[in-house]
Amino acid sequence: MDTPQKTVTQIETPVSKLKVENSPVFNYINSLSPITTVKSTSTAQTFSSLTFTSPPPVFTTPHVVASHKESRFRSHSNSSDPSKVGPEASTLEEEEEEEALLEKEPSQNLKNESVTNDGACEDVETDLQRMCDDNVKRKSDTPDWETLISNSSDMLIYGSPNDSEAFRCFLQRSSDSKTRLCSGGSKPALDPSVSKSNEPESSDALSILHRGVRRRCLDFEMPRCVVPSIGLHLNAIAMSCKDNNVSKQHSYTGNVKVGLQSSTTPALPSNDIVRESEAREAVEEAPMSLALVEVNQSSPKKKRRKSEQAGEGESSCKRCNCKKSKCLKLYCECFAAGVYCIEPCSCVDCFNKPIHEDTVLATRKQIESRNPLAFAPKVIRNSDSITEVGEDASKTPASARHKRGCNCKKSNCLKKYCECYQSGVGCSINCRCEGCKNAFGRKDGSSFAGMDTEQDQENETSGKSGTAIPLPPSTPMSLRQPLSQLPNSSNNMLLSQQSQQHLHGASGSSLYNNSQSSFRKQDMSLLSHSRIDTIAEERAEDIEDIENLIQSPVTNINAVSPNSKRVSLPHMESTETTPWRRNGGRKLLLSSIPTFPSLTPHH
DNA sequence: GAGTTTGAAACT
DNA sequence: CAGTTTCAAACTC
Repeated sequence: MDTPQKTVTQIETPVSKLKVENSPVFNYINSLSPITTVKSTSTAQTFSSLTFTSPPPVFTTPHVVASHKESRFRSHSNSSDPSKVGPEASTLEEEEEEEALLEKEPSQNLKNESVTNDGACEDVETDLQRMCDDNVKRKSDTPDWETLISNSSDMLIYGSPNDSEAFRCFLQRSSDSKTRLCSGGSKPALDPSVSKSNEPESSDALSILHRGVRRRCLDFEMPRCVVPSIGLHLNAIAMSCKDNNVSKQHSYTGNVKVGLQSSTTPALPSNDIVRESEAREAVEEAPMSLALVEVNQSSPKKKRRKSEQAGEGESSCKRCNCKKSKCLKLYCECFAAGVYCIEPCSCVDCFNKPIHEDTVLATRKQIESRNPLAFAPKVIRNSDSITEVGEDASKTPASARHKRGCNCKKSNCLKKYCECYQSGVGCSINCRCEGCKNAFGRKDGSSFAGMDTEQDQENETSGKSGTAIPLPPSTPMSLRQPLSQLPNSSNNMLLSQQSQQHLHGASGSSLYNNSQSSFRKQDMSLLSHSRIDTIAEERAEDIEDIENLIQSPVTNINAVSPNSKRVSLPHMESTETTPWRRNGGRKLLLSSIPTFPSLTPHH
């Protein structure tokens, strides 16, 4: 992974060729301002990368707004420098137009998003990534992870009820990462007066800020930094996506925090679960304090149903109802998700609480000793799915697969009993299911064949009373969204555009599932998260091992899937053959990884 | 809301 | 590794 320092080196090399820029003063300024630096870098190169990279299918989705927003930033990035040369100049006019639009659009776009209800998670990822990029490019500014975490509050903005203000706020911060005009923490957008007071007085000023953002989004040929939300914490991100369906205005705050806090930290402390819990409580409390108070007053089932009906699924509002497991086994959804049980849970004799931290951690260790990936996300999503399967991608979450596969006997993988179905992914060769009719993709791969199979599924499922089987998400966008949020029968149709990380991701994903998030580090984290509680010193070794695993030829077994359509390798001939892209396909191998000895902690 | 079904997790 | 039991979620009535 490219460290910020590395980036600095790359960037500054061409800069130093210029006379003026050799001066100490310039260098100093340069070191302070990533904007200036980037501006002077090999823009032509950057541009070529941007220009000739074919837009992913995502642009065809209804969520084009967000994508376009980003692409616009890219465009701006290139043209922000007056000294630009070549093709960049051609975009000047466009830039002017877009800039004008940009000044008006944020709220509008966000409004659209809130209406379509499908892009929120995507946006979070996109923004997250953008911030990651920013973070990388910001190099010496704040090269620590804390910055990224703090930046997460920026993302929250997009889910705030005050989107336009928030957007501006974000821009402000982007333009000046040091002064942090909107350093109001995680809820800058909630207080319009605050952001207004910091807001530039004219749209010109705002425009300048926009430029700041653009500049910092320049180097797209660089491997994008790891997008957080991995492993356990995929859940968090995925949650955020789901929560989004319900109450977008407040769900980001905590959820994103969870995802970032945990996954952006290279080495999680042993008591990470505590933080998760705190974050989670923040997630839970914020909404409740706002509006959802009634949740606490309902029965568990009601709660669950309510949340499901609201489209949350196994969201941050995940509540268990354990009676005998003490919430210390994987039966417990909370425990399995790596979070503490909280008040809304209806568990009995619950030990999955901060006061029993030791017990929880010990149990986790024990479980992990049995299965190192016990707490890893069950569904592995290939973030390359957007581009890798081309047209097929528009029909199914092709690359996402359940890690271990299901073992369904009677449900035909058509009910949420089936983990694959529940996660919104098709069954795979790993599944031992019988009579698989998974609407997201059958074990034999038949459901990916095309129309007739879809019709087939429709016929098969439509006859069943009470169980509305959703067709596989129909847009590529869904590939990027957490499919784990399974379509409830009540809102199946709405799901066609929703869902991510995904996860990818938890996500998971989540988050995680963004096509540009597949940096190897992510894979590493994905794997290593299963042992988050292991000693810190082991971590480095573990990660190394895992990295080796990932690099090992054995990992290519993911390409051996009988269903080549589903588990296709990344397009190596693609113009984007950056490492992070290649790694996208590796995620698929998780299913085989547990058998590798190197995953066991070194004792 | 109670009862049943289901399949993952845990156990032997 | 296979078979069985336990468990809690999903589902049905």
